[in-house]
Amino acid sequence: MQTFTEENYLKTIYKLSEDAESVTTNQLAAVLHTKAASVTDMLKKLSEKKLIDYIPYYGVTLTETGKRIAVDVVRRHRLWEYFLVEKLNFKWDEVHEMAEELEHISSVELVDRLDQFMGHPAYDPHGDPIPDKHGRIKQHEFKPISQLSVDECGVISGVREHSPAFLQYLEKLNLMLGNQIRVIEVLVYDQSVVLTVNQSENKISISKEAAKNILVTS
Amino acid sequence: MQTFTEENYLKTIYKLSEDAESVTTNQLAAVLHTKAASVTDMLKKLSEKKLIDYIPYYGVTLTETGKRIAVDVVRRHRLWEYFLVEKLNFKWDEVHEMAEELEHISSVELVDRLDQFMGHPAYDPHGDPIPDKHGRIKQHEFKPISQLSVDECGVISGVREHSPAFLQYLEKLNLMLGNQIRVIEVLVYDQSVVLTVNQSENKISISKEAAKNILVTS
DNA sequence: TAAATTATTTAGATTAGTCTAAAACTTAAG
DNA sequence: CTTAAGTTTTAGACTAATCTAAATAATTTA
Ligand SMILES: [Mn+2]
Ligand SMILES: [Mn+2]
Ligand SMILES: [Mn+2]
Ligand SMILES: [Mn+2]
Repeated sequence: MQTFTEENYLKTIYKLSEDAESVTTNQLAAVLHTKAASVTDMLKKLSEKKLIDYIPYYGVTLTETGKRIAVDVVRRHRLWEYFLVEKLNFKWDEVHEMAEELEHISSVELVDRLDQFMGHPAYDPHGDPIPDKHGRIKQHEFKPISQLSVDECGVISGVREHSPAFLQYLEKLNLMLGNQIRVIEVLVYDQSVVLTVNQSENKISISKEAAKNILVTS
Repeated sequence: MQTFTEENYLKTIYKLSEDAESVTTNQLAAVLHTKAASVTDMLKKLSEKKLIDYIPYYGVTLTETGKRIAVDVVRRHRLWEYFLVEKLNFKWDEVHEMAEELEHISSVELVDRLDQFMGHPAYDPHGDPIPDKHGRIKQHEFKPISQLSVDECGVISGVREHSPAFLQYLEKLNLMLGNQIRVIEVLVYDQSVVLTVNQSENKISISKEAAKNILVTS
């Protein structure tokens, strides 16, 4: 059994591991809004419990056990987000903080029933895959809009940035999950992208940064 | 903002206050599965925060602020229990422990939406009233079966004991909420009660203790 | 009403998680 | 290869919640 805090560390190590081989103390301190010294203490503890492999000064990776726990936390987080949006009608920019609390509710049976109640959803409101009860994850082949060429189309299927501000911005531009976009032009000087949504004539322009953070499938 | 632990103390003081004017240190220690010394420490802290009126050696009562917080915790507990039974199809003896965790999820908006999603239920799966968002509580005029005379009828509307064992026992005898019972006989030597359920010819017998813990309305 | 019993509080420790400041280590530059 | 800069760990302290044992207050009993 893990504490609330241990689960948050494991989840964060898991997410940071997607970008890099191993995760550093400072990275964790930044994401978890804590100090490097506190992180070191926790890493020792998680290492004692065999949930991570920790080499002082060199970083940390999850053990199989640690990874399984992390994936379960992610599963709960995403299932609750789906619930909040689909059943309680919250908007996609409103659910993250609530899910940060709900993900630590421990009952396995509760999560399974919730999953069943909602018909075993495969993706959360931000397009992130929901691991199944065995920890298996279905991986999309996502591509950021920034990698599309002119005239290429794609269906918006995920986001790389989850801040309410960014999500609200997307909503305002009608860049919501499931909508089809077509790249009209990529400006040379700043790589901003001009595109249309759902065959509309209305052209919208988004920055290179935004284009990197919107994921499409073809 | 209160911690998980503070909320549990306030809720317990609130519940124990229904039976007695003021609540003692040992009562709290027993219900919260902790030691009297720990209770004293927490009472000092809650008193500092003006959530309780605490007279050392003489006991404790809730302030208006403390009571409001306690009622909100109770509201969340009962709403989640209702959700678990009505939406996720748990049985009434399975939901208490999960609700003990869920009741501490802090979002007010979440609870209000949940309430709305379920159509503002008035009673939880055990017949206990669910306070509304303003802290108002609709009070039944309940009566234990032990107070009925021979031939009197009543509709089962609540229970005074919430242990899974007791709830499962009631289920086995078909003594569920909403069912009508009629008292056939009260045995003189041990005050056990013989009764019928929903006009059935089948007579069942329950102990005096059980009869005290089943509440009916007429 | 004095003694015995019971209830409650105080004293002093412990554990989880956190912090600041200082020391130790790694890496990058010159 | 040595120094400077940046990163990480260690040392020591703090808070919240808990505990055991001892002291004290309240209540019951004789
Ligand atoms: Mn989220
Ligand atoms: Mn999400
Ligand atoms: Mn309950
Ligand atoms: Mn209940």
